[in-house]
Amino acid sequence: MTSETGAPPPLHRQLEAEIRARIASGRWRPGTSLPSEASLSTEFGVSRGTVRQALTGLRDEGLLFGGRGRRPIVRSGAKSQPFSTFLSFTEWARSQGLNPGQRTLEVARREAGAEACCALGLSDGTQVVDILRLRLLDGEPAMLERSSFVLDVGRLIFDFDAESGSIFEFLGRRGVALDRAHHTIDAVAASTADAQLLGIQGGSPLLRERRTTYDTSGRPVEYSDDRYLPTLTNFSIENRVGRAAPLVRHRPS
Amino acid sequence: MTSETGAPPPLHRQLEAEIRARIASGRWRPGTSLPSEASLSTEFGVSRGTVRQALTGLRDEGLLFGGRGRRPIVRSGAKSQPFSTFLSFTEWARSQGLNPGQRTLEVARREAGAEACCALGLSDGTQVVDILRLRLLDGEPAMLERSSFVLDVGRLIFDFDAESGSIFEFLGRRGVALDRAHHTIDAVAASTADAQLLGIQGGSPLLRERRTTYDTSGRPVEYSDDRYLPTLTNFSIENRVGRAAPLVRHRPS
DNA sequence: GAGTGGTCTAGACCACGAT
DNA sequence: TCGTGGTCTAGACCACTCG
Repeated sequence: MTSETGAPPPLHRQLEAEIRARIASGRWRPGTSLPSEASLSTEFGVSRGTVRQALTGLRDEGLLFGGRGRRPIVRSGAKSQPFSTFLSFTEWARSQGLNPGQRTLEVARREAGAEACCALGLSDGTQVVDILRLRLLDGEPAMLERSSFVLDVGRLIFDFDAESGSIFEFLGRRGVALDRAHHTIDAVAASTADAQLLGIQGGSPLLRERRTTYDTSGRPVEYSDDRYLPTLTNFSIENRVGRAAPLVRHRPS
Repeated sequence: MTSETGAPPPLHRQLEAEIRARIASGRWRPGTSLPSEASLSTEFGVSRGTVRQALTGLRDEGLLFGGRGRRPIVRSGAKSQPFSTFLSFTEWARSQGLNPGQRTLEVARREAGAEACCALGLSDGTQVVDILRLRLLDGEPAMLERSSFVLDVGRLIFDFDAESGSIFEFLGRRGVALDRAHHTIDAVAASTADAQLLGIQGGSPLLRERRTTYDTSGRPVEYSDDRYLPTLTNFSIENRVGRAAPLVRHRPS
C-alpha cells in the first residue's frame, strides 16, 4: 500500500483489486476466461464503464488478454506490481518473499553532480542531499543505490533511520506526495568501487536504472543511479498493439 | 504505421494523433497547458469520454501530466513510440533519423533451443526457424538479434529479402496479426562470438532484451534475444502512481 | 466560487468470434 | 445468429486547484 490517506479508493480500483485477488487465489485460473463484462457489472452492481476501467488496468499489466468477441483470458505466469512497489526496493523485496537489507554508506549534503543537476533541473552548484546505500537480498549484495534529493526533501532524510528500510515510505508519511517517475535502463561495466562493494570482479556487467522522481506539482525531487547485479534482478514489461509503447528505445544523449 | 488495413481508426485514436501532432509541431509547447477537456470536446465535436480516452493514452506515454483541478501540462522533452516502432528496429531507427542496416548472418530451420522452446511453449525437439542478424545504425554495429519463429510463421521468412529491413512489417503484409509482446531486460557480458560480431572487447557489458511476441489468438509466435551496445541504445519508461507499474522488477527464475 | 479533471451511470451501435 | 468486447454519447456529482 501507498501511504494514501483518507477517502476510500474509487469503485474501479476496488473492483480491480477484487479481480486481482480472485486470480491470485486461484478462483479464476490462468488460461480460463473471465465472466463477461456484462455479468461482472451485474455481479458487482456497477456500470459496464466502471468494469471496463478496472479491466483496462489489468490488461495493461498483462494479467488479462484477448478481446473483440472473446471473453478476456487470464494470462499464465502473470505478475504485477503497483507503483509504490516498483519505487521501493524494500517493498518490492518483501512482496517477492525476499528479505531486504541495506548498509547506508554515506549521507551527505553537497553540490549536485552534473547528472543529478541536469535531471533535477537545478542551476550549477546547487546543493542536494546525496545518499549511498548498498542494498541486500537475503543478506547478499544485490544493488548499489546513489540517490540525490533536492534540499528541502533531503533535509527530512537526516531524521530518517536509514537502516529501517524505505526512504519513500518515510517521505510519504512526512507529506511528500510522489506522483511519477522516469526510468532509463542500460548496462555498464562495474567500476572498481562498484565491484568492491558488490563483491564481484571489476568490469562485470551491471544493469543500471537511472530514475528521476517527480512530486504531484511536477517538480523533480530525486535523481538516482541504481546498479543491479543482473544475476539477482532484471526488469520486464508488457507491450500491446494499439496502445502507445510505455517502454521506449532511445539513443543516449 | 502498422499494416492495419480497412476500417478507419476510431475517433479517440484520431484525436490522440491530432493532439500528438500539435505538440510535435510546436503549436502546443512543453510546459504549457492544454485546453480543458470540455473545450477539446466541443472543438472536435466528440463527447468528453472520447477526449478522455485520447488523453489517457498520452498520459501513459508521459507526454502529458497533471490533473485534479489543473489542466493537463505538456511534458518537456517527451518522446513516444507506437507499438510497431518499438517492435521493429528498422522503423525505430528511421523515426530517430538514423539509418538502419543489417547483415543477415544465418537463416536456419532446426530444433528450438531450450530458451526458445520454453518461451514459445513448444515441446522438446520441435523445429523452428532461427534467424541471426547484426543490426547497424548509420553503418556501425549496434545490436545482435537472435530470433526463433514458430515453423508456420518462420516458413514465410524464407520468402523474405532479409536485407530489405523489417521482418515484422513483412509478416504483417502476409497476414500475421501480432498483438502483444513481453520483454525481459538485463545485462550480460559479451561472449567471444558477440564481441567479434559487434567489434568490441569480450566481456564488455551488453544490454539484453529477451522478447516473446504473441499473435491475436494469444499464441507465442517469436522469441528473440537481442543484445545492444549500451553506448548506442538504451530503454526508458514512464511510471505513474495509481496506475499499476507497466515495468516490473523480477528475480530471474 | 468557478473551473477542472476524476468518477460513474445508462444506454446505444458496431465488428467481431463462436455456433 | 447471438454474445462479446470496442466505441461513443449525454449527463451527473464530486474533490480538487486556483484566484
